[in-house]
Amino acid sequence: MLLCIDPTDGSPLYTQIAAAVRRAIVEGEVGEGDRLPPARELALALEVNMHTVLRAYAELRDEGTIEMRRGRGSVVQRGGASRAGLLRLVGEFVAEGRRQGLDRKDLIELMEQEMS
Amino acid sequence: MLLCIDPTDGSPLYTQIAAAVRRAIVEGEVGEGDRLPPARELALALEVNMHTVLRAYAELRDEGTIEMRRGRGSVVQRGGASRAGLLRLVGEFVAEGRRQGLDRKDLIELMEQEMS
DNA sequence: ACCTATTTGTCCGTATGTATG
DNA sequence: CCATACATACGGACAAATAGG
Repeated sequence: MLLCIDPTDGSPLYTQIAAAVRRAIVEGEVGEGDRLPPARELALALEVNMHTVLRAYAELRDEGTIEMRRGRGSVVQRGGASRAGLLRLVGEFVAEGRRQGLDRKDLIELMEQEMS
Repeated sequence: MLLCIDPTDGSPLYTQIAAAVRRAIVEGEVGEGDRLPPARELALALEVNMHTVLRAYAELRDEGTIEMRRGRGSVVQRGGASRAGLLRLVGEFVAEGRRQGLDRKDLIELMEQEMS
């Protein structure tokens, strides 16, 4: 699993890490049931603190993409790839909308229109 | 401008054409202010009916991406690239959500959560 | 079945920058 | 301008799960 993050990017490190892991899951670099690298190990490779990686993992756990158990590691949930894919898309959409100065109401309206 | 459509794809041809044009605008193959190919010409190249192309163009006009004027052709609006980019993202998000069996409420909730 | 060492996430706090009043 | 609050990132100690002897 090859992850790229950019410390000068503006967005928080843990957000970038979560997004990078989502991408890796979507692309199939790690399959459902597979273990993610331990937080300490990934932190070492990315040159960030373990807790920063852990926070990214926690985000993925809260959204249902992975499961975390101490001593056992973090594994991709069943259906995690689909979930990660969807989360990635909504993230890109909202980010681009924000960049263009649209607010919540505008984005919801766009979506409603797209669904009709 | 190079467009690819697939008659066996399931989604309507005019939707595919609109998406392909959006992509071309986003990638910069046609810039803001540039003219799109006349509907007749594009229809010939894609081997579809002229009205199918026109329906795609109308969709782009309704969403504010292009402007259509009789006799003058269809030109990409100022800000059309941004708009097309956003529309493409929301389209992908909604399509993937649908594919996973989520309904309107689920998608809005996902979006709200992403924005908080 | 027992003990121990290792692995790995969890919980405590701290520092720093950034927005808010 | 100052104080306060909040978010981000870091550090150390802790506890559950696992593996080996």
